[in-house]
Amino acid sequence: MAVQEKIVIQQRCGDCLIRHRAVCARAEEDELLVLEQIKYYRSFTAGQPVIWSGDTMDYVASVVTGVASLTQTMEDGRRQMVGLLLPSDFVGRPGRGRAAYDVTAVTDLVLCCFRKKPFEEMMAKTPHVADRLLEMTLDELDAAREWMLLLGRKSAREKIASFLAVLARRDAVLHGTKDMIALEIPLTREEMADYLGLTLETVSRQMSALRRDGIIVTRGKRGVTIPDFSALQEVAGDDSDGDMLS
Amino acid sequence: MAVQEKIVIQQRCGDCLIRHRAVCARAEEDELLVLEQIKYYRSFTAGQPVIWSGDTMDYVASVVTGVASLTQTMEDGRRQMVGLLLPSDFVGRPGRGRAAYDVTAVTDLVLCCFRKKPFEEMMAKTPHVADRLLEMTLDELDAAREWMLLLGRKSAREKIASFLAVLARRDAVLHGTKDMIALEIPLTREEMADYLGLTLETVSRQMSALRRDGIIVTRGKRGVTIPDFSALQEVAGDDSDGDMLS
DNA sequence: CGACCACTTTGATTCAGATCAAACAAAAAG
DNA sequence: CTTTTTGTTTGATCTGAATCAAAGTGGTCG
Repeated sequence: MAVQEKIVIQQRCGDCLIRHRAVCARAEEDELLVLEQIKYYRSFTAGQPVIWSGDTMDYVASVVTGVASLTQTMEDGRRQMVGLLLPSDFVGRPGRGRAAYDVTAVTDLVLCCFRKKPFEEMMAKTPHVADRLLEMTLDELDAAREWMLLLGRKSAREKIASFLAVLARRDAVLHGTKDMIALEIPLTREEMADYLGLTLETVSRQMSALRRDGIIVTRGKRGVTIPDFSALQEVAGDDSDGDMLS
Repeated sequence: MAVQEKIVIQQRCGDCLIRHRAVCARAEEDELLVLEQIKYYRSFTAGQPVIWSGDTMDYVASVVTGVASLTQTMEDGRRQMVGLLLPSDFVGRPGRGRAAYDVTAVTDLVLCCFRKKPFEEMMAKTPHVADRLLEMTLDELDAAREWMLLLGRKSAREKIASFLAVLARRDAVLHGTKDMIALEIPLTREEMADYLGLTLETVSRQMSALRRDGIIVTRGKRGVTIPDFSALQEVAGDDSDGDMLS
């Protein structure tokens, strides 16, 4: 199957779905005009590589739709996913010419790419983009550290429950209600294993165990319903009160 | 033994040891004058807590001398260190009122603290501090992701070797030479275990095994000499060529 | 100097998750 | 409609690190 990458043109940043969450969230009208000049869309089909670690990268980007993964690979093939990129998340690092990780389209994916040079010039001239990027990077750092606790100290069962809780929390923001959350896992069992520091067999077994215990209900391979979110949190070993740090 | 915290006064940022690496690295003379107005030093003795997760924090800080740890703790007591803070590293998050992690003085420690409110005002007014903070945060994020690979996929032996290689690389920068690196581990076996996602017994066993295999030579509990750095890297499972990403 | 305390090492055993292996399910290809 | 292919589940066994337990080391303080 020939995997075809498409270049899509879109002009109006003002109507963009991720306008208020992405790196451009705080850009003024005149800054948006500059961004519109230097941006272009790229689409990828599920499974397609976006870039390999070490490749030169002459753009940075925002995820518009779909999910991408950041993965590190050791010489002998062991893999660890170090980030899941969702709509509005940022790809690449200003001031660096090469990719530090493998980036892969996990689902069909659309990126809003900015040519690196002019993007960096804009960052130097006005603070709004750099400010937002700092905020997003600090959030990513917190997420990475939460994941370090998961990888270093949680059991397989807790890891799976934590992962599902993260997905559920995100979907709850989108759908409002807190009970009877239904979601679609965007990853295969193998990708979940790479994210959670497990093998795919262990992931499968623990999913089955959570189903047996009534913590989750499954529909097909990817559909999951959570009848009681607090029960899931309990299994995840999370600090019960998921209070916001302001 | 009464643990005494001292407040030390120092005025001249220009002479500061970490002047060129810390968050103030790119501050202009006039910005330094502002920082001098809002800063104060605090000293901690080894083992003393700096702040607990959830506590209100009305300052941010740079590590001047010594080593501090960032640690996450689960209700049942499982602990994961999520960062080691060395001189010039930054503590706290602008725009957030509460600490997200336990911060502890691992060795005797001196912090250069900035009152949060005026620090944030300075960040809003001039770009140099915010720019440097973004750069440092991106570096921290890369380090966190390297650690995710270690925690998720490396064996106990590889974890220990990787940890020693990180320490050695840092000391090599300070001491120049690349062979016959001698270093002092700033952590106890238990703290190493918390950092590496292991138990203290496993840390001890693997240290003994590396000594038996001639990869390291130990002096007392904390002294380590590395006769052949590339052999250590081999054991660490690191990508052989530790090339810099520019 | 000797007792105590904090930390480290080593040994014996257990167990959670990895590995090896085989079916099973559903979608895509022929 | 059958055959592949790709992903998933389940079973049997193995193993690396955790756990439980006991000495060993060295520094500090009375």
